[in-house]
Amino acid sequence: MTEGSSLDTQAVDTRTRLLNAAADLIAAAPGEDFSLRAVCDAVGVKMPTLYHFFGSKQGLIDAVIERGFDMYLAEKSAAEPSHDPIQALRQGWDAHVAFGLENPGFYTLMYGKVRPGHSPDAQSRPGEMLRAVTKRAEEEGRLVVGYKEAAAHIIATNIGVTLRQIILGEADPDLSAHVREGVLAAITGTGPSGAGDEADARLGRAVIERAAANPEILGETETQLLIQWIGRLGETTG
Amino acid sequence: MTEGSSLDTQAVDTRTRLLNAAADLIAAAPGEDFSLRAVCDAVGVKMPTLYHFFGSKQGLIDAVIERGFDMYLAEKSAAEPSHDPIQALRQGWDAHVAFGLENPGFYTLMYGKVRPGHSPDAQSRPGEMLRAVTKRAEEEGRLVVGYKEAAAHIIATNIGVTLRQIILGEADPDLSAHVREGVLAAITGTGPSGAGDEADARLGRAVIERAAANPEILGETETQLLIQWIGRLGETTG
DNA sequence: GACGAGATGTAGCGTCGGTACATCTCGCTA
DNA sequence: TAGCGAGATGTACCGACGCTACATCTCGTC
Repeated sequence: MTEGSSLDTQAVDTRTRLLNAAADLIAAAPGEDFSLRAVCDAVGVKMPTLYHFFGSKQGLIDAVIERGFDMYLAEKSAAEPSHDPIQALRQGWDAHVAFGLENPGFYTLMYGKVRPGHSPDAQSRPGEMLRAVTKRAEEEGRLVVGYKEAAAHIIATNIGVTLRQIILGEADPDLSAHVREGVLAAITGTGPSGAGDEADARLGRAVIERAAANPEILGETETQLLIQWIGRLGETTG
Repeated sequence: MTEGSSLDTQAVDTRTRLLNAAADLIAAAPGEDFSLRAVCDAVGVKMPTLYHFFGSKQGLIDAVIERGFDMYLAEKSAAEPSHDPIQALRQGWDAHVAFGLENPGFYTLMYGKVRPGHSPDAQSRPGEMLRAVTKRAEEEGRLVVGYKEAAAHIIATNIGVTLRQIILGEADPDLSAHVREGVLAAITGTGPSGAGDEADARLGRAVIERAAANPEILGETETQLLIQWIGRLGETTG
């Protein structure tokens, strides 16, 4: 592979350049339509060439969307996910919002397009990744709803929060974080975090009492460790 | 009012018929674009007439959106709201989703259009109505967040859930209700209700969530162990 | 009965997405 | 090495689009 066949290189090149040009135009005017002729002009090629590679405008858009999801998943898998599934959901949420705010053009194509009954196929990829995480959470007994329901809950709200910020044209980290914690609380059955540290401390005491009353469940030393750890969790609360 | 002036009647008539035709076309193909010529043909009029009344395609769309919000608010104010503000929020949420599912064409124009930095002016009307309700809730001491934050939280998630159902092409009442209650719990600070063993199990979950969200307090391995142990405590509960 | 303003039609502009068809450029094979 | 075939690209065009300059028509008004 010192050179690569000139034919292939050229072919891929033109296609890629068209894709890049389309992506640039979309990124330059998020939410607006773009002209195929503008794409062709940017590459210095005529329309039949574009149609040769992409078949239709929708074909080009689909390719751009595919690339958008590639970028998204690349960013996402760059940071390795937490072992803890709920924490992983937290990271996934923030990564989703961040990607949307950084690439509103791509994002609105990927998630903002309203064509009832048909959402981009590529959406299924991150969707399945999400369901894999919620399934893990379910297997660890962290959910109070089915993992599919949890994933649907997360997707709807995560997209809603992201689109809202794009439409309003301003990032609102507090809104995102607040909704995120509300969602996680809803699917894990925990009360809203930050609602009351005292309440949480009391919850810890209930666990301690149960463990202390039944030391045979965990064993003596483990029970003591557990009590100790919960104490430390409580201390660093405020 | 036996006849009305022929001038006014005719003028309003043509304008209204154009508006109706546009609304019909939009409703017939939600999310799709529509042609001004099709609107004119449906009314039996030429394009300059349409431009005389609406100035531009966007002008016609804006008029349709305005009418959409009129329909929405009419439906909403038909059912008198509960005087309990939280219950009123619940009703408002369901009315919002119902309107979106019944009028996906209007709805996507009203809330699905992504043009960063500019959302339809008419959106401010229901937005202010919502803020009035959350403000009342705040005054009654029902909220754990500011009324504006609560309203923003509700808007983002309510739109998100509605658009999601429209895009997927299927109503999912459970999703809507679940998200709704999660949102209300988040802004009111109330935890999920429950009693008996389930409630106890949730106590453990609160500790788990705190530990998982702050793995640096105990360290990664200890956190995992803690989660595991609490799980075992829960299993032998009943 | 003439005037003026609003409503409507005629005809056309430039651009759009899309395509039939010819041409060009290669690698491959006889 | 000559020529074939397939992919890549250009030429020229189509119908439909949003939009508009301009003329015409229809009124109520004075």
